[in-house]
Amino acid sequence: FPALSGLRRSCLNGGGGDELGANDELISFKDEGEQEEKISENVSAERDLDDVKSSLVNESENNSSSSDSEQTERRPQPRADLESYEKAREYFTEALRRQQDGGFFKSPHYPGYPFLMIPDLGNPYLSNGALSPSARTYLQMKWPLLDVPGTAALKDSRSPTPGHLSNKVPVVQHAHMHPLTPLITYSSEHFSPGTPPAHLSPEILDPKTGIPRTPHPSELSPYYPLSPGAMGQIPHPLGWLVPQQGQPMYPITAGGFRHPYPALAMNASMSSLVSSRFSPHIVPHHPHGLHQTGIPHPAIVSPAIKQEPNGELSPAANTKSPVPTKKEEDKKPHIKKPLNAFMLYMKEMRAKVVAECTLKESAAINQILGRRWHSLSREEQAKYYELARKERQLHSQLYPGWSARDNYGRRKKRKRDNKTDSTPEGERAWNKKPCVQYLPQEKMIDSPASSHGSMLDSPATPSAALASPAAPAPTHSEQAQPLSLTTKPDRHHHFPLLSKPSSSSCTSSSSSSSSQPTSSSGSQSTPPLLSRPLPLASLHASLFSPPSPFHQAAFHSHHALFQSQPLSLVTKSAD
DNA sequence: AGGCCTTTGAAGCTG
DNA sequence: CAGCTTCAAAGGCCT
Repeated sequence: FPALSGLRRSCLNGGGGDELGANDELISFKDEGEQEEKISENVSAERDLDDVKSSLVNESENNSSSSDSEQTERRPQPRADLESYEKAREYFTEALRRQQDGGFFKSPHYPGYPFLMIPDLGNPYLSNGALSPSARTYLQMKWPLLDVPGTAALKDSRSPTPGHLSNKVPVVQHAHMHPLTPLITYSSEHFSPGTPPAHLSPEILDPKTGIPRTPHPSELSPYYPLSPGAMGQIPHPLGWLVPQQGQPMYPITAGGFRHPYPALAMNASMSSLVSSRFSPHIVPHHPHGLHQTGIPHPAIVSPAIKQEPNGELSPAANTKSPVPTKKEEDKKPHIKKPLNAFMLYMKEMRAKVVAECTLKESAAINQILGRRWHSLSREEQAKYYELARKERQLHSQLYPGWSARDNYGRRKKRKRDNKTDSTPEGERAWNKKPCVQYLPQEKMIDSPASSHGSMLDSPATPSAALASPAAPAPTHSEQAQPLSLTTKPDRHHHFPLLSKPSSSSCTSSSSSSSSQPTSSSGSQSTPPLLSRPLPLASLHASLFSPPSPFHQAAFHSHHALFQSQPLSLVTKSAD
């Protein structure tokens, strides 16, 4: 998996390279027969990373990023994606800086990334590390005209990996857009839920000719089909989101796919982009879960995949599909729930974590993500809460009649129902893995990030009040942790950073963690640092370092947070 | 092939 | 209203 390897390489580079034994790691993982080349590029990327770091440190404006971006553009494309990944981070940082300086979008355009401004500025839609399909969905939704593959993609469209995608996204981000802008832009102010897109059109415009055509099945990736490289560069007109430019996003996405900018033509993938996660109004109109274009909507899961176990429909569902027959039920589109803040965060960060550690299991990754989530500063979390809030808003607008209940029972009966059992499911699960002694130990330890709400509490009040009025301000702080403890005994939210080990690294993490009696009451401001910071820990810190200085707390916590993962890396490498 | 696992949060359900 | 359940994403693992 070249791409994966690349990501790993990227991560390793991000960690600081030699000092972290990156090369060793790299070599140990490499098997594509292009090690030298990679190493060579490694150096280059390393330099880029240095730039990133320096940019983090140096608040002053510099053109290095620009030049770098240009450099990136000129470099051989095969690895451009990976490099761009770092670039994205760099620009991300840059953008953040600007934002913090109050001139978020004042900065001049970047030559290398004409439209790039905030690749992953806490924007769930912009997965800097990698853009998951779902993430792309968001992007698609937020930026209908966005051609995910972007410039680099055109040259390297073969790589479907998240890492590949990640750097494409930023390219289309408008320089003047706030990370939340997309959502904000789509607020009801500009969007008339009840306004049926009069321009609805079943056909898809050929990207090149602009001529309506029938989407080819191959283009109709069930989820977030990528533009097949040939998509070409789409001049992203500034202000395309601006209502006066013609059409607000939703109407555009409202299944019509007829874009105000025909010249920008959309192919199937583009349509998908436009369609976004939440296909507007198509529910009532397209009970089959397909757009008029026949494109399965990301937010609408084919009933063939998901269907009522017993074929029953909820009342709400019935409202959408009046008198649904068995067949219709099967075809009934599955409108997914809007993502919550954490889900948004996960989407954005998953790729990073995956690239960072050897673990690939989502369960393990999610554990890390969960811990990281807790380690986020209130500001960071607030952004996601805000996004989630907007997301729900959007969803409700798109699917006025939709209810979460509609999706109830769609899944097979879940196993983890009875946690009150003497042997909680969670424990049962853990028993699968040889992680003995872990839980007891870690339970005696407190984590800096968890802080019993110190960290979490903060996002609750201030963040919510700050960025997300509708955010679970009251609940987040006091419920997230405590509630989890009470209602989820088998979980360890109480010790986010030291919680359950991820499959392969539990033992090591356990020992290392235990030596780190972090004070629970430790405020988010100064979580205890690891007494014995591991090189790889710093690697993580480097890779996952928060985009802004004020995330120092989270930054530090990351050291501890990822201690387990690095170890797993080491172990694997040693083997 | 499809469910499980794992995370947090939102929403629905239940008593 | 409190507490519990379900689902959202993801992908390796397991049956």
